Amino acid sequence: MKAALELFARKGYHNTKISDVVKASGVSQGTFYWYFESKEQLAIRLIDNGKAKLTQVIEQGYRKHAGTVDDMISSSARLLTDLFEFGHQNRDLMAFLLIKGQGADPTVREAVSQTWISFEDAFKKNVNRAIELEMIPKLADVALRVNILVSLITGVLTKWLFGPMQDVDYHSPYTPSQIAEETARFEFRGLLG
Amino acid sequence: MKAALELFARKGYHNTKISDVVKASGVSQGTFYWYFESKEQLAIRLIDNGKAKLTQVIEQGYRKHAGTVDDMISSSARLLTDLFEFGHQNRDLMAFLLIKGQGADPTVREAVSQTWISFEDAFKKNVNRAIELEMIPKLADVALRVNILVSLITGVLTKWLFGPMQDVDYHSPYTPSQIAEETARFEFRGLLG
Amino acid sequence: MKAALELFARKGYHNTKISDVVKASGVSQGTFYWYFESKEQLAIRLIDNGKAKLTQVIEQGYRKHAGTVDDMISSSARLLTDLFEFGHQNRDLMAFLLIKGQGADPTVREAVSQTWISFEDAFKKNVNRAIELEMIPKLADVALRVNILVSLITGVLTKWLFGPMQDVDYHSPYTPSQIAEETARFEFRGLLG
Amino acid sequence: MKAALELFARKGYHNTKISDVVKASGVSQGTFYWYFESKEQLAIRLIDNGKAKLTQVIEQGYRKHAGTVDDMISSSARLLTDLFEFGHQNRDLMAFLLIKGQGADPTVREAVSQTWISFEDAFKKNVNRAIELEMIPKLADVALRVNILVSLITGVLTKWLFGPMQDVDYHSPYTPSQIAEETARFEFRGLLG
DNA sequence: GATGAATGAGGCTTCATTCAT
DNA sequence: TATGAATGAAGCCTCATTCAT
Repeated sequence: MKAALELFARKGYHNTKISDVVKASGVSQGTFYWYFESKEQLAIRLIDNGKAKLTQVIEQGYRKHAGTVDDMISSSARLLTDLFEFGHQNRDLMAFLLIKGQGADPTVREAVSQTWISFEDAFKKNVNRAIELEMIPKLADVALRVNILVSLITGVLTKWLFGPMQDVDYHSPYTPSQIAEETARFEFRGLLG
Repeated sequence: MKAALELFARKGYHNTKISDVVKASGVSQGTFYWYFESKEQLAIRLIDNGKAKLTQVIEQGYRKHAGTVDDMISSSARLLTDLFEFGHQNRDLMAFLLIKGQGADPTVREAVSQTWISFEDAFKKNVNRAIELEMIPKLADVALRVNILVSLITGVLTKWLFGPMQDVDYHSPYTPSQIAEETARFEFRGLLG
Repeated sequence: MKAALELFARKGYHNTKISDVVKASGVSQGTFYWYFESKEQLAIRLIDNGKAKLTQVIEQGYRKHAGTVDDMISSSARLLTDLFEFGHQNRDLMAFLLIKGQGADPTVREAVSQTWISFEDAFKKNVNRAIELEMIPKLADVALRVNILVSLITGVLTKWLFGPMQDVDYHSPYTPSQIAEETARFEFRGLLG
Repeated sequence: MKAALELFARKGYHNTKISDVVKASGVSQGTFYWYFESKEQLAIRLIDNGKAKLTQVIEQGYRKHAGTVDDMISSSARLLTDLFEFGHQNRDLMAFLLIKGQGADPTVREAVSQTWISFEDAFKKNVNRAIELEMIPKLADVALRVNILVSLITGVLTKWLFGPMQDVDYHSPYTPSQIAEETARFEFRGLLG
């Protein structure tokens, strides 16, 4: 599993052969098919697994950090720090979800897309809750703002994790909290519009 | 090879067979290999072609719209409008560059990455010029800000063009100028941050 | 192994996986190989089993029904009725022996062929006995007549049991005795020829 | 094609590998897939081809031999002679249709069954025409009689062509016309009932 | 220049059989 | 005896590329 995810992340779905996966896992080709019904299902399990963990980060982050209006920016920054740290701990997963997944077959692509839809939904909940708590003002078009917000976040996350060359081994000079703070500034001001 | 680009955009690099390409182009398999030395080279030509046009948009936009400090936001918005409109006119190109390209082989992926590096460079020039002209204040870390800015822009562009399911046929309810203005608000305040 | 025979009958030898067989039998894969040394041997045991029962029908039928010349047709019809009833009670066996068995591997095919050779021998004995008893006249070429006779019987049996589409679940509109009588008419007149 | 049919006839569908077929045909594996979309389609083309030729024999035979009542038996015998000669000239086809075809996959099996349904239909037409011409009396149950008749004919054909061991290389001691005459005797008397 | 038939390496998957427990 | 995970040989098929015409 771990090995497979790393291969997908580095070489992409189509350039990862089942023979690569089993070699990296130290089992035989036949054994692979005892645990996974197909290459496609392997990818989907990997994705669904990751989706659960990723969504959890957003939701946990939210529950932990809800507070007064004054805490807003730092609260946002903390959530983003969590997210960026999660991304850093799960580079292979993020590389597959953010970059390589869309090169796969339709079923796999759909699973990737659904992951990001869940991600956006989780964020939308956060923003709506903040509005209810009057931490940020009522917005004319929440969906659009959240849309842009999530675009900003995934965009930054991708660049921070993988750099300009989309390299899985890239290491950004910025720490998670640095990038999170900087991003939160964009976010907060942008959200307040 | 419009047809090839469309196929790459819709089905991805590996799921596009050169037999599909020649069928869509109305030539024979043999003829294809007279014009292109390989599938890989076809993709790279397509990408390099697109890179030139894309960079031109940023540079033209910049030259056209530089002006007084007051014009800053609307100037930004106009550049983004140009960019979004270009993206809309060249959906297949953008789908390949933003989404599907990273699923291809290393050489092709590198060409895609280089495109976005050029894109970011062009933006960096714009921001530096704005600083020189004192349209925006000196920034502590231009590279980081521009990085985030470009992340924001490509993120929004992708979502606006292809929606949550990364669908080439998606059509956003927002016009280019609407989304550009909204994005510019994020951008400007973030940059000034 | 009722279950195995049913699978062989329905899906054929090669389309029956031993994993199917063990699933249908409620044992584990390993257990199967404790009882049977191979898939091939399973099939052969099934066939040999069936051969014994099938031959018995012919011989019993013969012994039971030998009688005076006047009884000849009805005696034949009774034997055929027995045979058709046996076939009906053992559809899976007959499907494997008559239809699916020849799609298997050489060793299995040979076992099937031997079954029908035994079958024909048993019939030949019947006819010779009838000649000895002067129930039917001396024939110029007993072997040929019996050959045709057996062809007729297996042909009718197959069609009656499995219909035009060779469907294991086919159910003929004719009763065993109806078809037996009709066949005996062909047989008797043909034999007397 | 020829080579493939021979392999199917001798080894059966599942024991004939595409690699065997291409070896026997002197082309590469890839070339096979230029001409046939799959192994299954190859078999089906072979079968449909054979069906056309086989049906033609019955229909030609019929047209050629229709005549007065007195010619009935010899007319039947001539048709059967044609059929047996055709079978002898096309042993591989007949082996696949009569014996090995039912060991294949469902789609292929269905094609085989359809062939014999066509065959029986062609015979039914012959019998009905003979009744119209008053060459044979009106029968109580034409379908049943024809059913038995066809069972008889395919049964004899199979045995004559391939012998007791279902061996493609078997050679019967009887000539086509000998076996045809003998069978016609069964047939005619049986039909007249 | 153009065609389309031919190639062959290599991928995914199946499944009878084995083996450690 | 019984289990079920593990194996690996081998099969079908794909597809980028080449080549004779």
